[in-house]
Amino acid sequence: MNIYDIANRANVSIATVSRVINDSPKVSEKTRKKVHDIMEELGYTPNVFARGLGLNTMKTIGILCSDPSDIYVARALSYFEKMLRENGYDSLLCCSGYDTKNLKKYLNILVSKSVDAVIMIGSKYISAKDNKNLIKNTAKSLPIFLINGFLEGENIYCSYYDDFNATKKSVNMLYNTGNRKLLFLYNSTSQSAKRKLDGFISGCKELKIKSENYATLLCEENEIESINLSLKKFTKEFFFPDGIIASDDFLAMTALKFAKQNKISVPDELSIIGYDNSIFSKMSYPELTTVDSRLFDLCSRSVKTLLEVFDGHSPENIYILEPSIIERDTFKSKN
Amino acid sequence: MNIYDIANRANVSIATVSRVINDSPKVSEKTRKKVHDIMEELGYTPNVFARGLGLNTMKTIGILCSDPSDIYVARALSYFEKMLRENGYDSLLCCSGYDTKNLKKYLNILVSKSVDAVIMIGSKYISAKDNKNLIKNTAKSLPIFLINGFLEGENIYCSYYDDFNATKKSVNMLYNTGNRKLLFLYNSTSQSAKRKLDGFISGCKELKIKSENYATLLCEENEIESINLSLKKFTKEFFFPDGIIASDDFLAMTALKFAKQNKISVPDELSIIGYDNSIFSKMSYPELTTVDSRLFDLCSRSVKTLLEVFDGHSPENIYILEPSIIERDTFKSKN
DNA sequence: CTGTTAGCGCATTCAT
DNA sequence: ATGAATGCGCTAACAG
Repeated sequence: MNIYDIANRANVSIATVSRVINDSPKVSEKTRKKVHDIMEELGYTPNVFARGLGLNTMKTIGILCSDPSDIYVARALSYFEKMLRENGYDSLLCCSGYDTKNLKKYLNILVSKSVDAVIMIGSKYISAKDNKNLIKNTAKSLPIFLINGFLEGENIYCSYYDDFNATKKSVNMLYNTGNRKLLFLYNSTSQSAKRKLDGFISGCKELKIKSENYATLLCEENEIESINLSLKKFTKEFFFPDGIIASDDFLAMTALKFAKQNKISVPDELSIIGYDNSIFSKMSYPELTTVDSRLFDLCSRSVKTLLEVFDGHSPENIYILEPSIIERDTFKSKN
Repeated sequence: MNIYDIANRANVSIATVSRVINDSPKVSEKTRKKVHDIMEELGYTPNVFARGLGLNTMKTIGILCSDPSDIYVARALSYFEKMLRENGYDSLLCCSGYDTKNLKKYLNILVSKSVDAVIMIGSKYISAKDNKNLIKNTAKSLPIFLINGFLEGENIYCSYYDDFNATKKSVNMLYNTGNRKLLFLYNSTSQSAKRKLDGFISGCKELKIKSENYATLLCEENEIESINLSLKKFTKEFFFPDGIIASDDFLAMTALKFAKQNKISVPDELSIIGYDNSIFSKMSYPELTTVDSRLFDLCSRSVKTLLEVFDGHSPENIYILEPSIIERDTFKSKN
């Protein structure tokens, strides 16, 4: 069934039917109703391909992410799909996995599908220089939205948190309440992780903490056993911290588990601060003190920007959010 | 740039270019190379809309789910996207939220986008009778794959676990090791939850457990505080269980937290068995004994079936998996 | 092996 | 306010 069938039944031309479909004002109320009724009766749906062919858009946004089973990505995905659909856009999902070398391949897939824009969740992609140029080039053909990543360029829109400052705040909070041996736990070399790392080091330096009393530990394999092993090794070779700052709640929770296994009481002997205010932070016992990364705000702001771009406006390219610390039960003053 | 431009530059007809694009064998090696080189040089990508218009397919699968921020859904989504892409299919994501009344709306969206098939993650949709007919009707225009749900019908393919049996096994395991006061904790009235519920009750009855010594508790609001409150109320009004079987790991973990808050030692005084073998089960301390619902197997089997359907074969409509219990640390014999 | 041509279903101009 | 005609870019049937 196509537009011709409807036109025949309604004794009008396909142009009129098309006008009805697209809510054109140049149709008499009477004709509009007649056509509408027949479309309803026959259960007619316009063919998206034909429409796409003419308009060269299918109102679809490509969402590029590493892996939706990561809870941070999953949450962002959930927000985006919902908000985009509310505005008439579909979401085409494209998962690259954790290897950032294939960015070109996945970006090409999305471009070749003629999506109207690409939203990239996660800052890991941007690290390599090749990828930076790749993104800039791709942005020539469609707008690109970076979630939690920074890259300057025409038609590129970024939004991210001030992770540097947030982590620095955490350091201060721990130090000012008497914690003296600090460990920063992180799991990737993404932009975001780097900002946190820098914030941690900068915070420690500003407080003039001696270098033997703070340390950073990279746990690249994001698995509980492997993280446990790293912690075991670290505490044996260096020191047992009384304050841990983690780059996400999963790490924080794993650290908490490690502490329990070693009969270290949290928060009495060890304070832990997570990051993201994810579901993990509320499931754990004791509940995690954590940085609220305001993911919803980040996503909704990005969608707003996207709609503005489509409306022909020129919104700001960069948007930075200020996170705040949520105090729960894994933090306690040692004073 | 279109197929004509390439044809001109290569001094061939558009038909030949089309053949090259589609890897037709009826092209001489020489011509193929010439055309390929020119496409490469000009960075030509075929227009998906035009192709879709002719073939009436865009090699896209619609994935319908409640909410990708649910970890079970997220994991399934991750598996599907990956396997589908490996076979040349894109994934169009469509999230309905937890209200199953809007199924029609979301199914319509997917159908109107001319997806090649719909994969429905979760059995919640199927409960209402209206929805059953809706699905059967929709299956007239494209194949539908039900993940963890059962519905008989032409062009409908289901795969799910034998939750009934798995839960029964859990009951037996608890009873046979001396646990005498059993509680089943569940959070929805989905098909899957019902199968578990039935398995629990059937297990208790077969063991001739007195009715005052087993109970079921529905926690509809899937939030920690609300579950805690339900547990508090239940234990006050009825009994404190020494064995809890939960319909998913989140509930199990919440029960564990509740026990800790009440100074009940797990597994000494209370055994807990979760469901799904999710990341939660390994994050918790002690780690959860849980039913492995073999989600990966379920998903990969479904994709296999999907590909068979597209190949014109007629695979079985129903596939049932047998789950197994993974013993970890929240279960201990009381003998 | 290669070229010609007829659709695929819709939006859109240009008439009327 | 409505209709006729054209083009969007590609695939496939047919002809050579």
